Amino acid sequence: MQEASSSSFAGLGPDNQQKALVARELKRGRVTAHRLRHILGDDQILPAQGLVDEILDSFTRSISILCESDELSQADSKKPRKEKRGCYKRRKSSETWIKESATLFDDGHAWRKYGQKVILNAKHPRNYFRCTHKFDQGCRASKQVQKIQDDPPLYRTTYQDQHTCTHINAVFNLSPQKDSPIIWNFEQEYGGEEDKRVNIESPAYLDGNLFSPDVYSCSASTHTMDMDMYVLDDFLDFS
DNA sequence: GTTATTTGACCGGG
DNA sequence: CCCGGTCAAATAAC
Repeated sequence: MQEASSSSFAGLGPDNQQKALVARELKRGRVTAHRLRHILGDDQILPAQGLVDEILDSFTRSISILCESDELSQADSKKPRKEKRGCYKRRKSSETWIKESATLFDDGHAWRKYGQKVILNAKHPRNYFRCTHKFDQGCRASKQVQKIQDDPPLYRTTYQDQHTCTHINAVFNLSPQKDSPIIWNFEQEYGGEEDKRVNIESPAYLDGNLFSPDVYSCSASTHTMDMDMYVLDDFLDFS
């Protein structure tokens, strides 16, 4: 259900191949609408922004409807839906971009941590986050955060897929209690007794332009950019 | 009570 | 079979 990529249509009959084509076109429309949305900016003033949001929502809903019907027809055919833990479709390579920064920063989106892995030959574990609105709005955005250097500290955040959710509250910090302050707890397995969690109050909340536009011009590729505008001092205390 | 995080299990690509 | 990405039960936080 989470899978909207063409991979979920692989190996299906001609009927479903047509579905795959429709899905691909819908996704293309959604990506284009998303780019337009970011050209318009985050000011919440222009009526055009509301219209683009509606178009985005329409695309997202259409895609999920298409995928749901596909799932149902698959379930009907043969395979009993696996109910085992950890059963999932691995997403194909998708739009990905990397930010590196000396401090962890708040990008204005609501994230939910869903995993942490020790990575081979890496000193620090990788942390996995998905958009809070993955299920209520079908937003496929996710990110991985990993400390890649100790002295001076350096963090690498790998983003995957654009947000298709509306996140006005996150950007303008209007949420009563849920999204702010954000608390992340990294590497607690190395920790001792003391609580290492630190609150972040993000200055980026007040900055509507959280990302430079060129970030959104990339497609199905990976590139890096510097992160020096969002500074949060003494974010974490690693020992 | 609800919602978020932790953490070992599980899956699948290489 | 190994590694890394994801799931989901248990647990913590609210």
